Amino acid sequence: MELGLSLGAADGGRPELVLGLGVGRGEEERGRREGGVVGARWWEAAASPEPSVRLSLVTSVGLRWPSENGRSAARARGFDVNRAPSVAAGDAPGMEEDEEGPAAPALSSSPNDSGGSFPLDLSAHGLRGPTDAAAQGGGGRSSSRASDDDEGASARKKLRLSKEQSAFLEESFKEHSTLNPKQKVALAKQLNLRPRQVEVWFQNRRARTKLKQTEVDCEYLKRCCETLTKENRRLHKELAELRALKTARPFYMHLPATTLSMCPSCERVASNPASASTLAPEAAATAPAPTTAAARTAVASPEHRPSSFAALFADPRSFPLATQPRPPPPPSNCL
DNA sequence: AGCTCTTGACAAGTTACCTCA
DNA sequence: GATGAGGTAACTTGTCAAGAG
Repeated sequence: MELGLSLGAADGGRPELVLGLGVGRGEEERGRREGGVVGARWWEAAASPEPSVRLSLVTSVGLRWPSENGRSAARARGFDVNRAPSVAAGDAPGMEEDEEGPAAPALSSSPNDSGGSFPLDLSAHGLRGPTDAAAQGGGGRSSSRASDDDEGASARKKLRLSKEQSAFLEESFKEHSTLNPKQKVALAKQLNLRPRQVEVWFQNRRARTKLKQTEVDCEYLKRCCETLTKENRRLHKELAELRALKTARPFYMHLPATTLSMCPSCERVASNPASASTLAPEAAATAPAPTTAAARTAVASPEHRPSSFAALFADPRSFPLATQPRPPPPPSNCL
């Protein structure tokens, strides 16, 4: 899914807002996979031609997109997930081997190592999760679809992760928002969790991040919209004043008839009546606006993206142009 | 090469459990 | 102690890509 909005055409300093919110996983996941590294960072996929959030403001409004909360350079710290953890290897009660098989030997080399280094070494703290007991009971799942074939009647138990586990996972998430299988298993061993639990935690964490980011984006776009609406109003006021000035003293009346190249009423260039591109910017601005929000968006955006952001602009105040009275029809002698 | 099927991973949405006021 | 809200672990479903046949 992709949401997009484009508002207004730039014309030499005119406000232009081009908003695109790529919510879909298409590009994101494609970028991740085509990178050949399972653990590639999703925010790197944002550099793809279809970023998850793209904003271009060519306006005097002076708004800037909030800076990315700078991904810190990979902090190399003493925990290589591709190496078997010193403590937990083999003695993690909840560990199943269906995810990786006998993982430890295979972990020593990492063909697709995406630089897996986790920040903390909780093994030094003798970390014991609160889930030990619960983890014993369940054989794990080998895939995310196998949720109903384990531990028979024992319904899902809500396991609260300890503070240390959460902090460790959080730090890991800062380094890699996605995990490759080896990282997952190593992390699970380190934390005495099942790999499935680590996987679920990362999925939920990504979802929370995205939700939070969406809220931030929405707030920001609302502010953009308000600011642009104000700016639009101001420009219209200015335009009305200029028009009033012009009708009071029509300068073209003093020009010879042969040099009169523009109809004073419709402002259409007489020599090329068929071309819409010959419309003066003001005339284009005062052209009848499409009635539906979707049509407005389609007109405004060359890419014709459907957009839920259109709702933000559904308020007629956001389309002052549409509320302008229709310009009088050109005189009959007008080309 | 093109097609179908399987598998694995993930996003999005939902459910259910736990904690706390 | 009961209760409702909020947080979140766990689950379900759908989609996509890669690989095998």
